[in-house]
Amino acid sequence: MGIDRLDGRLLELLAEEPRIGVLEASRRLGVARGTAQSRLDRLKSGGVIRGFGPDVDPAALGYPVTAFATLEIRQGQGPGVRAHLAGVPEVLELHTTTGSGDMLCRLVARSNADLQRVIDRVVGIDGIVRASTAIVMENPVPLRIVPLVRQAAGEGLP
Amino acid sequence: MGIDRLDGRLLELLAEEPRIGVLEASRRLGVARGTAQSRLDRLKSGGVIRGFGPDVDPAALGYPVTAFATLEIRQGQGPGVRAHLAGVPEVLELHTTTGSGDMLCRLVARSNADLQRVIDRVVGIDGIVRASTAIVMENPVPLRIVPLVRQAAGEGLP
DNA sequence: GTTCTGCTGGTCATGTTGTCCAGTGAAAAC
DNA sequence: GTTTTCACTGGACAACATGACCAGCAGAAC
Repeated sequence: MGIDRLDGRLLELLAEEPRIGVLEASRRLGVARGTAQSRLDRLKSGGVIRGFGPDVDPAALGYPVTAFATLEIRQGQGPGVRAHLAGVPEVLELHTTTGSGDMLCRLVARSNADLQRVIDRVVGIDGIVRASTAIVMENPVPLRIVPLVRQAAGEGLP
Repeated sequence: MGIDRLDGRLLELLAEEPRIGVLEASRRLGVARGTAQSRLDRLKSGGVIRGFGPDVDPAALGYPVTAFATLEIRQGQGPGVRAHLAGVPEVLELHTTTGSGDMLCRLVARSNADLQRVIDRVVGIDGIVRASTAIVMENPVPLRIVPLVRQAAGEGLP
């Protein structure tokens, strides 16, 4: 579904100050509350907004180390590996990607030493042929959506 | 900061049904509202909960293609490249990683064809020596936090 | 010209929030 | 062993936000 400038501004507002709620958002956007309400409903039912889950910081939970692991999978072992990785709490995210049947996963750990334990657990299944890990040092651009929303909303400008 | 089982269950509840609010959460947890309130305040001020931003689906915005690009950076060009990538809306996330001064970024695009445009824009700066891209096909484990929360909360069990 | 569609500005009952408070129990400090 | 400290309970309160309405109005589409 496409979004217009009003949707875009609403999303920006909610992204920057999630606490404000529909009423305050409508005030800031200069529209009636019903309008903001129906726009928000449309964004939710249209799947643009999946939800308002809490944004949890793994570092504050005691897992300050993040890493990305690229996994090479043996032919046909994909499903087993997926299930295995889904069972590891430190695997925050898993993608299958183009290339030689590869997967990319995001890991966290309590320390660099602990990362070894996590990796051992990750690769502790037969289907994985090879794993290469890159430890994250800095995160100059944390996961963000506003610039994309702005671009999506501003296409078809006058 | 550490979290105990009550914090953990509170986080789980909020992660699974963000709409419920403090009052309903306290009811389900079987504790007084004040308790849930103060736990939530502590989690927020302790940085465990960064916020409650809307979870926006890039696909629903018209960007169904996700890719990860590994970038090799020329010595000393890091800051310039960071700034360049921060200016590209389709770059949702950027990490600097161990390895030969590399970076890893998450990209989205309108189509596989459009991805070419995005990549051209990403690598359209001098500091990048080489880029290799992996297109995401499936996402068996979407970004998740509950299993980790459960583990963090359950350490020191009786 | 008529029909749609979306926005406005308004109402209403209901539920939630933030912020208090005094009382209680249990663990920690002395 | 006694005192202090702390977190939780259960209750209260005013202020506010929410979801659900509605009639009226404007511009766009037909």
